[in-house]
Amino acid sequence: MALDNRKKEVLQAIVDDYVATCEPVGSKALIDRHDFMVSSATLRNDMAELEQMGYLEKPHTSAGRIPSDKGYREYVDSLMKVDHLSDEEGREIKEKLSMSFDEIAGLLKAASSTLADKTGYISLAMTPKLTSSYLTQLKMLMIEPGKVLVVVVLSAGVVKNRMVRIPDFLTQEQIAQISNAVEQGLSGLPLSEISLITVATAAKDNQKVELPESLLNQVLYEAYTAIKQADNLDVYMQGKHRMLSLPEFSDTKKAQGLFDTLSHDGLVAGYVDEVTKQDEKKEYMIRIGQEITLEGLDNCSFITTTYNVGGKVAGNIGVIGPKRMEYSKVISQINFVRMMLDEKLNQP
Amino acid sequence: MALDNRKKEVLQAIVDDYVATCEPVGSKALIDRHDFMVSSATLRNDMAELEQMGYLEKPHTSAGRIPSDKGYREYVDSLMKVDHLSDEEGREIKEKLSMSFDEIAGLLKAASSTLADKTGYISLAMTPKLTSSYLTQLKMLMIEPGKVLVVVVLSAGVVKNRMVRIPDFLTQEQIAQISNAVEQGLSGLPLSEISLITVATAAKDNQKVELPESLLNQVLYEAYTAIKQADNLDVYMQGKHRMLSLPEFSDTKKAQGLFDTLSHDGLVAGYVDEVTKQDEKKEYMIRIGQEITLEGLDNCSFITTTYNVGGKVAGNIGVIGPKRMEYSKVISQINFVRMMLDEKLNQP
DNA sequence: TTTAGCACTCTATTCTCCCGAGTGCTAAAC
DNA sequence: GTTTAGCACTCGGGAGAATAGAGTGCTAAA
Repeated sequence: MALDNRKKEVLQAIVDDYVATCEPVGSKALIDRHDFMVSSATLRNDMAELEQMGYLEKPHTSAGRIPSDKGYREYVDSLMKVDHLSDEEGREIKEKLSMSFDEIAGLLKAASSTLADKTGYISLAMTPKLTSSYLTQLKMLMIEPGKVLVVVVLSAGVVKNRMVRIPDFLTQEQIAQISNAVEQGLSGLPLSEISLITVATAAKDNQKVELPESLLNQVLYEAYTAIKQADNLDVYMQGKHRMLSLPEFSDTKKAQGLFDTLSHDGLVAGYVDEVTKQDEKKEYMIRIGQEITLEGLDNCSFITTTYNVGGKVAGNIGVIGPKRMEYSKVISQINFVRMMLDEKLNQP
Repeated sequence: MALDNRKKEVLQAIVDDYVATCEPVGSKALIDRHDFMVSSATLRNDMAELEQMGYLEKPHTSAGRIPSDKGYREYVDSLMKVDHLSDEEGREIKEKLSMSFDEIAGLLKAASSTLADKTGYISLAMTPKLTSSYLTQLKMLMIEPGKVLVVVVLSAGVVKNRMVRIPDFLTQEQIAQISNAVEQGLSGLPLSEISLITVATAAKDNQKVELPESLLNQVLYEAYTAIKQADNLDVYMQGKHRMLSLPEFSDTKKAQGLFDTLSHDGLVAGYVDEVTKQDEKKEYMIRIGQEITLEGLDNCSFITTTYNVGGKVAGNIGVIGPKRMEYSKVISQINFVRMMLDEKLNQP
């Protein structure tokens, strides 16, 4: 049984109203706020049918209706009109992002804070998935005798440093030679193919200075762990505190469940990854309420999208808010931020 | 009127009980849980006096007493015994910190997460105050034509990178020469004395390649902003979500006020700075309830301490918890973490 | 100075009652 | 067949009222 036109309008109106007020919507209120050319009784019949079909639910007998997960799903899939961002808002976002520098971490931080501010919900930004990226540079800078800073630059534009200790009689020149050798041998190689052995081979093939084997190995080991560590995903999340002012989280237990889960970056990152795989090729991914397999997020909706670096490697940005979210607004915002990121990260 | 011995014991017992239960403590309960050799009526008299002196307060007439800010203050200043960390716990903390590398950002992140885990409250770790630190290294690495990574290393061990754009016909060699020139000219100079002018002079004095003035200036400007940006304070804060499970924050409004303030890193950092100045030379600083001038923290206590880098530059770590905090435990934990940081940051 | 005894106070809980918004159903109207 | 008016019914939530119980402060005696 398909939805006829009026039922669609009714569902849409109920979602809109509920999003605005967070109160169950009754047939009377619906008539008052919208220009349906029928009576409340007719709407009641429609609402009863919508409920039977699973699009609406009742908190209790004598309350109005609220959208079910399925109702929201129908809404985002075919009812809502994604509006364009106002020029004003676009300009503001642009401005906030352009203040940030081009290093990817800084950009993501800025993107996350912009999204949190603009949507009023929780924002998320993750560094690109690095499995398919490769090493472009490896530098070792002697900070003081015995202390070396390893700077790893990956093709995705990710930069990581790690301070390591080495025997303190090694000179800057020796260190530089080793790192140059490793860089030459490894640059262009996918991270997944870099192992302690490839590092060692690279060094020994390209190296000119003579160093005792064990000493060399020690330095190489540090270089290797630095490279491996650059593989870690960074997750930027902001705006959590704003959820507390929403009525759906006025019960501390609910907020606690949400925050507990969100405090585990890895869980969230993993979930985003999963969703991205499922909805490959979509412009944006939406998960609503129970569809989200993370604990404590069953009152939330999760919108994510993918940005690209160099046309290949991709990371995600997203927004977590209440199910009762201003979907079309958030979608247009998140899309705009993604466009800006793509632009900045793929500048010639 | 000074506190006689029994009154001290009573106050101490009340703080202990209240910390444990978060329920107002009555004379009967006090007798039950502690070995006072007097009757409840006697304690009632003592409690009435303690209240008059401002150490205790009553939520309402027929409830027990809870410690006032002044009561907690007396408790931490002279009543509580700071217990030593168990070997077990010390070992655990050591282990968590030793897994982290030696770069200061990583260490602080680890310190903050350790403190949050161990105390169960909110932890805080801030990078060293950099005004008195100086530049030790400046490297510019060409990532691709037109894109250069500027790595700034400061004496406090702080490392920052910034990606900048330059005209894309400049070569790695030219860039390296410029950055070497700047580094030579500026290393050892306090950050506060570095300006666009000193950068330019340094470059021109030490530089060997010839470059058109305007081109050179463009590169120098980027180097300068990268150096200046390294000056930013980083704040690591963890464990906020745990506060929601405490009865004092079961009211969402309270939690909201707290989180709103904590979401402004700068505010918190500024306050820590202020407290540190006030209590200079103390091993740790405590601020209780209304003593804290940050909005929304009037139900909290704030314990901070100072770690050192190179005997001079100092940063802070701290814990924010409910007034009803296990002071002695937290103090011993925070002190231990500080010791570990000092040790790691000042290793020869 | 301490203690026992007791009247008093105040909160938190529970129960009941009642209002009103909203529903579903029926029967009539279109 | 669809829409509408009318009406009885349901249920949550708020307002009192009653009650229990923990704790106090005071008085008078030890």
